[in-house]
Amino acid sequence: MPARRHTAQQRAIREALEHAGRPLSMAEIHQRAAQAVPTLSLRTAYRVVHRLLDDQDAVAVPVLGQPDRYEPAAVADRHHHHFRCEACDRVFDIAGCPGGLKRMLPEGFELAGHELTLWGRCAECA
Amino acid sequence: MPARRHTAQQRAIREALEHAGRPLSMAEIHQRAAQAVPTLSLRTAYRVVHRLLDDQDAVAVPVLGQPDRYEPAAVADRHHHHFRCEACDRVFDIAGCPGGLKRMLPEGFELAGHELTLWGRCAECA
DNA sequence: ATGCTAATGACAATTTATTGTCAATAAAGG
DNA sequence: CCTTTATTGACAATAAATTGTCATTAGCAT
Repeated sequence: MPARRHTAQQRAIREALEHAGRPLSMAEIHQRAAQAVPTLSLRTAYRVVHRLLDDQDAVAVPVLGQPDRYEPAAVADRHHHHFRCEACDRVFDIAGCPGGLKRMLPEGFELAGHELTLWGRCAECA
Repeated sequence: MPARRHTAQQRAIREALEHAGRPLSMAEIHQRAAQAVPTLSLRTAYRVVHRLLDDQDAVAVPVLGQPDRYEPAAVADRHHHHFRCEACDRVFDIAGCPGGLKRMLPEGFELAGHELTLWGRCAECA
């Protein structure tokens, strides 16, 4: 396995994710990290985020009808859900989780996970 | 507005949707309807499904990280959620709905809708 | 400082889903 | 049966996200 080298690009992307407070799209990650490293290419954003995913330092947040967003693993480890604002298209983390999901399933179905997305307007856009 | 003409293709697609009992992808719709009308093209499946959507005879069922599936409006009118089998990738309708979602939101957020997807293994694959 | 090579950036290429185009076909009214 | 034109199928074209390639840059061990 090749030796790892730390770069300004990698740090900028990790910090963009950590400071966001909400899941970011690849484009958002690129934009934000590019403020610290203006030469940062979108190609590198893809590469670094993928390495973060491989290393379990970040997780993908699927969004209905859109490409995945990403958030730090530390955030994802605290089970939560998401709210997407229809006006500004931002996705927010929402604490809490409805219970009793297993009871919704027909006989014989095995529940491995679930995803709940709420949508509407965020406080800022409402 | 141009006069409508009924065709075997249209009927095959409508019946495929109605007899499926679960949301179908565009490819699934095409495959199934093509059993009744072997010359049916995927292009026509897109056209007919879009007309069904325009006419509110069908609705799109968004799926995380995948293109929409479709189901008859009559089914969608009864509020429900979906279960995706990780083994066979089929999506099933699930009756019931967790309540109290509005209480999960921060102050000022307006809830317009929600989507809940459960996943795991269906009875057949488990 | 020097050398090795991991990491990057530019840009082409791919992938997957969907849509545009247009000649050929066929539904429905006269 | 004929005519009109909505509908279809073949195929090209697009759109958007992601990935491949490769010459250049720059970490870091020596």
